[in-house]
Amino acid sequence: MKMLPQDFFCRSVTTLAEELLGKVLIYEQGDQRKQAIITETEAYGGIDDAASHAHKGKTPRNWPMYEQGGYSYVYLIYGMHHCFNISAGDKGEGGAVLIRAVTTLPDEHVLTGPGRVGKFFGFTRAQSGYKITEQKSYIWVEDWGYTLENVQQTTRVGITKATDKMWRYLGTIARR
DNA sequence: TCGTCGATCATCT
DNA sequence: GATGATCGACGAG
Repeated sequence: MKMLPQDFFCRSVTTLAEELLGKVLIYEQGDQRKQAIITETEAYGGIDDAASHAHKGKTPRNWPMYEQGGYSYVYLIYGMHHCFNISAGDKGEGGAVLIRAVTTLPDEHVLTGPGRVGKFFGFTRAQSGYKITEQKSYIWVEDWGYTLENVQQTTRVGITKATDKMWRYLGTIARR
């Protein structure tokens, strides 16, 4: 059980999206600890990805996407859903991985959809811009040895632009 | 069972 | 002033 290091996140968004499957996302808030296995992700690129928030350049909202890998990026969508992302690549690239589905631990409750994931963890914009690779962080990712089977790569969901990119990754938990 | 639509607000034009 | 990386309710079939 170990916190994933900076290097893990400083790779291309597509590689990171695939590598995050089966990893455990942990959030500690006061005496509450929430953790879940990541089972579905989507990659969002930089300027050249029309579906990405980073498409129109760096703004006060999306700056974490332009940081080096390992920063949290949380935003509010449709006025009611908080979506959690982790930045990828090197500083200035502009890219992040959206967590679309998780399986909570230890009760193994399945949560599908970024809105429900954000709701479970209680994420808000206050959790955006966090460096999740530091020891003092309240949000981080660990490798507990879970692997996913039947991993599929499909087109992204819920977007209206660049719908042809096969940048969505999902699978089912195989073993620990 | 499936498709359509309303909710609701931060961000960008 | 329009819109969106969504979800859940509701009505039709």
